Amino acid sequence: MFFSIDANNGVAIYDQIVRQVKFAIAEGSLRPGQLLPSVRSLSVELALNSNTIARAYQQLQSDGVLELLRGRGVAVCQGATKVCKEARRTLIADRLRSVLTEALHGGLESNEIEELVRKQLKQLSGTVNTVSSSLESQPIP
Amino acid sequence: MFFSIDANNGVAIYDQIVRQVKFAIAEGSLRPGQLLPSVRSLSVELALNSNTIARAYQQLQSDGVLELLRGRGVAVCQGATKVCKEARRTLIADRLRSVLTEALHGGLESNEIEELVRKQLKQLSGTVNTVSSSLESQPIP
Amino acid sequence: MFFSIDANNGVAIYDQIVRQVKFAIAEGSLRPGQLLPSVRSLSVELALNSNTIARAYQQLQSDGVLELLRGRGVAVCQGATKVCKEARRTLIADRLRSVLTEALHGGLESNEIEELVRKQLKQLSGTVNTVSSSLESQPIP
Amino acid sequence: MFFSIDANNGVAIYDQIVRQVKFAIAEGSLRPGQLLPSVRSLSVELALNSNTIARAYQQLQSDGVLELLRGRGVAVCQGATKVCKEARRTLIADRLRSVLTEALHGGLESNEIEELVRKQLKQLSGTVNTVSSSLESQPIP
DNA sequence: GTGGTCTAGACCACA
DNA sequence: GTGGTCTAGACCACA
Repeated sequence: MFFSIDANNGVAIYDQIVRQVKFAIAEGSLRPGQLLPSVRSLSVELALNSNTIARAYQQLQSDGVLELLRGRGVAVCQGATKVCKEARRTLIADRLRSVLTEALHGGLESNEIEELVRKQLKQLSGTVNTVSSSLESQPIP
Repeated sequence: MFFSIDANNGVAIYDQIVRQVKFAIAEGSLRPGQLLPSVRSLSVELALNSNTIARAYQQLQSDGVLELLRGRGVAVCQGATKVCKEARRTLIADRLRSVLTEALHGGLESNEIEELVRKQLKQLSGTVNTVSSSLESQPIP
Repeated sequence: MFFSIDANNGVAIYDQIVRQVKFAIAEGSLRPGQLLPSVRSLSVELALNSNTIARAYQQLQSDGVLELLRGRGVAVCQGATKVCKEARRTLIADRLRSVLTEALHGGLESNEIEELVRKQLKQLSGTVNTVSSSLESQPIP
Repeated sequence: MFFSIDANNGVAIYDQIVRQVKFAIAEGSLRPGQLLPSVRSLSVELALNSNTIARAYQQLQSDGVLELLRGRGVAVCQGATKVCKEARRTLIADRLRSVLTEALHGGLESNEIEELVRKQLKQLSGTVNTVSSSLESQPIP
């Protein structure tokens, strides 16, 4: 499954969905015009309340990334890919900066931190599922 | 000042205090036996409600890092230095893993991420205040 | 085309249709006995789901403005012209009152509001298509 | 009481609150730094669910009009007065344009409409309570 | 006490 | 079927 939600990582669930949708658009696994999974189906798939999904979709609409097709669902806007590519870098950079600041402040050396990053990236690149699944089955309307 | 609190980085404020106390102990800028600032004085210094400070100190006690010296305040436990050195790496590594996972999941390449980390570390090492202050003025009782 | 639907003006689409049919009757561009476009054709013309059109026609029937001619379609009732002339003023006045109330409540002065109305009427009178089209092509049966 | 909510006027309740808060700031009856009524107290006063109030306050935060004072409530931002004065005109003008368009489209003459506006303004100016009440009792923190 | 988030469940307009 | 709004009620962090 495409979304991976962690209820206890300090990021609100609806915001994790917002971020991951933007990432999927940035990656190109969600393309302009494409319909997102319906609020109801995604709420079942992720075992979340549908209000939580609806809130994420609404945020994405007000961010100009999704548009409402009345009665049909919610689709990726034209031009969203570029917007999301830029947003992705900022979203990641902000969280990264926060962790790195804490690490330096906590007395770790830049070398140690870089080493830790390299080690983790190596471990994780094997693990991370870089291909979407549930989204690829969505037809372009 | 030693503590640096960011209300919007996703980590609860009381937890930021918990983490930063552990880091200070790991670094040696807080040593076993040393008294921490009183709940009251720290709440003033950080402009936070004293409940928030008290909650952090309580967490640190239940983590076996601080002990209550009745009538005198709260002090670093014997053996806390070793515990905190180990904890520090884990605390940082866990947050780091969360961000790196999101970045990889979001479609950024390992190269890009490492580059971003290097750039940010360079920027931040100039900024981060690696010397504690308020804590060094605490006498060892 | 006669109908002009705005999905985002706070009035439900089916209600916009109800209102605009009444206006057309009040104006005389739709006369007693005249058949309305079929649900199907109007839904195509307005790019709306036929349920939406059907709901509007049903409302108009229960308002005593349209009547069902079985097998032939839906036609303007006898006496509807007078009814709609009276209804038109009320329908407009009610929406107008709502906006003016909000404006006064919001602290705008009567002068400012009148000025705004004059300016907008001037702009709009050039724009608004006061001639019906799709409806005039309907023969009186 | 300051807020006047109409559940059936086509504008969502949370949006009516958003608009009326902006109007109050534009008018100067809510000033920068001033605390708004708490979510809970306003939900009681207006007999609405607290989520509805919270949603409005959140919208106002993301509009840059209110700011969160953690644990204390939500206050008017510095600079909000100017922003809201501009917003007010646009918010009213948009609704007004929609009604005037409908009126012209419905076959009313500009003269008739202006006359109707004058008559309603006259009626309403007597009625509308231009002085806030519940808000004036809020202390500036 | 304050607001933020989430769940469960209802009703609505629209397709 | 689709999303939007609202209610009732819970738990959390913070003051």
